[in-house]
Amino acid sequence: MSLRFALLALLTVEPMTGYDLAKRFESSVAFVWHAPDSQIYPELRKMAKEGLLTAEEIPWGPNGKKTQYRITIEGRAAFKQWMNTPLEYARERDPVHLKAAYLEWAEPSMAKQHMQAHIEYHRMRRGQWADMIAGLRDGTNEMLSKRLAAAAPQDHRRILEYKIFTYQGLIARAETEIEWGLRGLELIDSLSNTPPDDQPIHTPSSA
Amino acid sequence: MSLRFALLALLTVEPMTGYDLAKRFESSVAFVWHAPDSQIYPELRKMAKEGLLTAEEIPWGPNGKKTQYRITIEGRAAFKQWMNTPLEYARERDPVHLKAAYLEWAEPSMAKQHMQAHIEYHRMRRGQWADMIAGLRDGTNEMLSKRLAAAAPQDHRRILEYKIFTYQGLIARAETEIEWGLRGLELIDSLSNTPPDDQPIHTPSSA
DNA sequence: AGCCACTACCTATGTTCATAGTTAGTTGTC
DNA sequence: GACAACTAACTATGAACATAGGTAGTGGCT
Repeated sequence: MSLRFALLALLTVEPMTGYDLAKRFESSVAFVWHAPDSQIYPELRKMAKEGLLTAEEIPWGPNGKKTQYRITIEGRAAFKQWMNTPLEYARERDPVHLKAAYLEWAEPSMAKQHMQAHIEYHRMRRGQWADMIAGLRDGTNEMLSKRLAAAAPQDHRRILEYKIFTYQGLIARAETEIEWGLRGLELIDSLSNTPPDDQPIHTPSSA
Repeated sequence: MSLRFALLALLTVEPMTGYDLAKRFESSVAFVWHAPDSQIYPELRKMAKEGLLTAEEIPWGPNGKKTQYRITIEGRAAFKQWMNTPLEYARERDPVHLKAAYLEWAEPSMAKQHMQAHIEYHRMRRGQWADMIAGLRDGTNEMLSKRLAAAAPQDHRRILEYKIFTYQGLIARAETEIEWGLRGLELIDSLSNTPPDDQPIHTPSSA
């Protein structure tokens, strides 16, 4: 249900083709939202039929053409309305923590590998998001520049700050995951290094 | 794909009916994994056909009967194998941060409501998970007691510690979200209280 | 005896999403 | 002019999941 609003969000900047949008969902916006083109094209047609977008065939080279989608006033209204609607939180479904809960079933070396992969994954994301913030701050981010150019000056600060705030939240989340992963590595070591015999249960007095 | 392993994880404790499993996915385990019964029953039949489980019809009252599923050796092997396989991380799809990035489109009062809801949601979860840890620690948790009773004594510590570790990670995550939400509230206030006129863009020197 | 909450199980429908293709035109280059 | 890389768009299939129903038996209470 959120895909269409992610599309609307991008189309508030400028009209785009399905291909343009798909590319953004693969690269720049990919670390916040992802969607394959096979989902995007049908959704755009549906949204055009509902009046949220207008589709315009524009020429492309001598024989080709492409469809550019432009957000309508109704589209903007729908986006605004979604922005003013509280979202219901999806039920939990978390493979990482499901696995972590039963780590006693994995080989200690494999358990450590899980944690290592978790740490690396979130370090990578933290880096990506830090780059995003840098791009927002130094004016390198194209989408932001275009968005600001089309917005009233008194809104510029809001627009920038909320985007930075979003990525800061994602960085904070990644850092929590990294710390948890590091604690996991220590735990696995402490549980496999010590001989199991003299490990009393539920008695924190020894150690 | 993970549903069957969540089911196997629960069935390593004791044989259960589909109804039992569905109940657990609605209550005790619900804050880590959720699945509706309409998904569970077909999956159990599929798993039985694949040899991961055996289905046993047991009487229930004078005329009734119920199907109890028991994990097989192959089922245990499959679970162990999954536990020793690195999991691939799903592509990002995060409605909360999608919304946060475009908060300039929402009324300030609504933006604050979003953040408030986020904070409350994660406070609730933090509480639930803290209760889970308490239950694990004081022996109140039935599933854990049964699991320990069926396990070798030298494994008891691992089994307990990994479960606590998992919930600690979820608590840490919730706390990060709460902090982010609180910072969001402050940000919204600071952006709507100050007059927009004397708010220069990209010049951190004034302030 | 009637009623209700619960246990147990099943089915149908629609959406979202991943995966993996296909077709066709464009642009640049060797 | 052959080729590759890219742009543009579409289709098919199946898994996962949400939602919303239905049927039937049980146990307990009044």
